[in-house]
Amino acid sequence: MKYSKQREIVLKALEENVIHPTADELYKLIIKDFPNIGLATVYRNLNLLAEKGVIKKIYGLNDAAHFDHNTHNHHHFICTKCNKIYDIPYDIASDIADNVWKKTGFAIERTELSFQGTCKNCQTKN
Amino acid sequence: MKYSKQREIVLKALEENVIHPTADELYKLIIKDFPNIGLATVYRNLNLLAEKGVIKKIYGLNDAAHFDHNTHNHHHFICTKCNKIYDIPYDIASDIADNVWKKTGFAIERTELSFQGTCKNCQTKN
DNA sequence: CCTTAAACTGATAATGATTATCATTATTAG
DNA sequence: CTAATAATGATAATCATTATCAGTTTAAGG
Repeated sequence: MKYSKQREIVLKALEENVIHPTADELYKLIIKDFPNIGLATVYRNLNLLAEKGVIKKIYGLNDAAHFDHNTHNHHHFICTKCNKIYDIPYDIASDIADNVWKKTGFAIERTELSFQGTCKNCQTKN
Repeated sequence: MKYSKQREIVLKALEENVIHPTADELYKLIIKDFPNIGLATVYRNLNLLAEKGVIKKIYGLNDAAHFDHNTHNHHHFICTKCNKIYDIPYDIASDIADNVWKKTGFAIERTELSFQGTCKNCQTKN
């Protein structure tokens, strides 16, 4: 991975953001200061940085992927109306829905807990 | 919601499937027996049935949405290589990653726990 | 058993997010 | 300074999904 000015810009823009922007949202913010950056570059660098573990890609609803500069263990609450993503502290995960309601006031309509990795089939195949 | 032959076909096809098919995968299975069904009809009915709680829509990776006829509380393991979705029993959720590894042999690379619903902003706006 | 409104269908166009392509430019090790 | 490699910006291509719309099916009331 070689240094690039654009990657630095993308990372900094994400770090300055409290919300969890999509690639396109971040692009629209960045072009205000750097009108020459390309949309594909923003996508490329966000995915690259997520691959390297510098940032985190959030797979929420199936519309657009969101990105998070906070790589520490924590959960997310996704509003099904406005699509905003809120942070949920990690230690809340024990009595899931009830606890979230009591501690945050978020009315949970759906809880998605999914694990991703390499299954046994694919582990042996490689 | 009115009865429709096509919806019955879609539901039955999903119920007969152990895998967690995408709309397109299910469509390709169904047209073998019912060549006249439309792709949009499969999408429509899967989303409608998921809305009504008859089946469950799985938001995993950000490619295509998967569907599950099992609406009981359980989790999923998504293989990042073959994209297959496996069931994980519900009572496993306490000591998340470690327990899954010990009980199933799945090597977890990413755990996604996300809650969806209506946030406070949107609750008051409506 | 009719009639009619509402729901549903299949075909296809449109949309929206993301990736692929490719000629050009920037970075970096020696 | 130079060559090899990675990165860029513009844009075309892809892929999943939704919107549209004219025609068909369903169901409830007379």
